[in-house]
Amino acid sequence: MTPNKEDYLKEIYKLGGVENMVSNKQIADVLQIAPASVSEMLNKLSREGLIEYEAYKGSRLTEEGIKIAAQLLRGHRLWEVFLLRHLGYSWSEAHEDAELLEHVAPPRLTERLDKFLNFPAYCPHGNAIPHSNGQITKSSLITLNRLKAGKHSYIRRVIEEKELLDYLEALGIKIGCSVKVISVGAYEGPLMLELDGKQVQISYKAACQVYIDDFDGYGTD
Amino acid sequence: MTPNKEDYLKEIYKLGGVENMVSNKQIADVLQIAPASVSEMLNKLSREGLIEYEAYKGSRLTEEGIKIAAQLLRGHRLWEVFLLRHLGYSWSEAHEDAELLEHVAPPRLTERLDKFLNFPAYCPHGNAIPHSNGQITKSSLITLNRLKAGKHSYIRRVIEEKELLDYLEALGIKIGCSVKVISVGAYEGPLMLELDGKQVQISYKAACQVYIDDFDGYGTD
DNA sequence: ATAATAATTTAGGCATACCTAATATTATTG
DNA sequence: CAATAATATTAGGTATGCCTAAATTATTAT
Repeated sequence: MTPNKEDYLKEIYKLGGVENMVSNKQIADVLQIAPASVSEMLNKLSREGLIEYEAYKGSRLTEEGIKIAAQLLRGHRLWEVFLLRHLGYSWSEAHEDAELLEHVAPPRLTERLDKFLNFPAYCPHGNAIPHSNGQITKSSLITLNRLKAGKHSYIRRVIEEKELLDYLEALGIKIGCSVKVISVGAYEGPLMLELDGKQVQISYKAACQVYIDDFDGYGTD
Repeated sequence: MTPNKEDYLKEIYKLGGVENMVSNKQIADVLQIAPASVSEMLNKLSREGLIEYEAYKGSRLTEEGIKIAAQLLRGHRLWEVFLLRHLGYSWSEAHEDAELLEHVAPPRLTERLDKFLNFPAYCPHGNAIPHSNGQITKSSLITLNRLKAGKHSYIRRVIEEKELLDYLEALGIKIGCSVKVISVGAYEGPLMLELDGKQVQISYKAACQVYIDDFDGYGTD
């Protein structure tokens, strides 16, 4: 294993490669690597038994690949908890530095960190932390942009992307916050929210990357 | 910078490359790398202005090289403090995992970790932790094997080497312990010590890698 | 002082993981 | 159902950092 291969497995996992086929383009985009290099690496990972890969069809993780990816995500999210809780990191900083730490922390370190943190269930951005056996809690959330005006819910998860995190943190959005939609701008205009009592405006694009409880059963869509 | 180059700089530093010329063989031995590869890498580091290197003569760190090496040592030792103090690591485990963490922790992480740990002056093995400006506290200690029978001192530092650390920890040797030499075996035989009251036998080889206060002014030798 | 030994360098190779350019396959759409 | 666009692959090349074997330089000992 190398940090590079680990990144491939982790991204395939995040792109849904546990159940579905993931296209090379998706991987190339998210890892910022030339498509040709992706093909090459996928062949290696396939030979190592970490993914099922069929040329031109895409790839999906094997059991072994899932295990490794889940361990990485576990380390990443535990480090985020540590950095935020004990070192005073911001959302985006924690994500950045956890990206580095996840690749070097051996299992014993991850396990001891987990204990030190008192076995947190979620990372600071609201993602479930996989258990050491790879199991992960699934939740059915919807994106904030789908909440109708007048409706109410709670912030549960945000996508981990530097610019978004800085934007959301500046707005005062936190995991667990109560939100009520006051108004929705037309043509993907901004949403006006009541966030823990205070009024806040959020862009439509950002609202698409913030997840909330699905009280009204909108379901996946 | 890469982890590989960092290891070269760090080891040159530890081998005295701040003041003296360090031979390629020393580096090859400690890094477990073929001498030919060492020559090659030293040329690169020299071209990058991190060491002064003259073929067949050896190498010495430049100001820039010293700065990087000190930062690495700083990170290494701070991580050791964290791993021991908060995650329940043993001496040797802490050294091993700090070896990995030091290469990925960016400056902001090191600084915040330092603060979290309340600015420790020494690592758990008794090595001074360089300050963020690269400055380091020097102390004049002597090795335990040079303490005469009947004489008394305090444990201040131990060499960071896995097998030694496990051996010393099993004996109950800790930084700050009081030691009195009861008897010294002939022909580099074991020393009998009184360690914080308890009697303990330590091999001569190990005693050479344990540093104590120099109350009787034996000086460097 | 010269022979033997030790340390170092040069030369030629290998694996990883990336790249660009050219080619091939699959999907879309008029 | 072609033609075009999008996606993926192959071929050939680069840089890093390691290796072994052979040649060179330095040190030590007779």
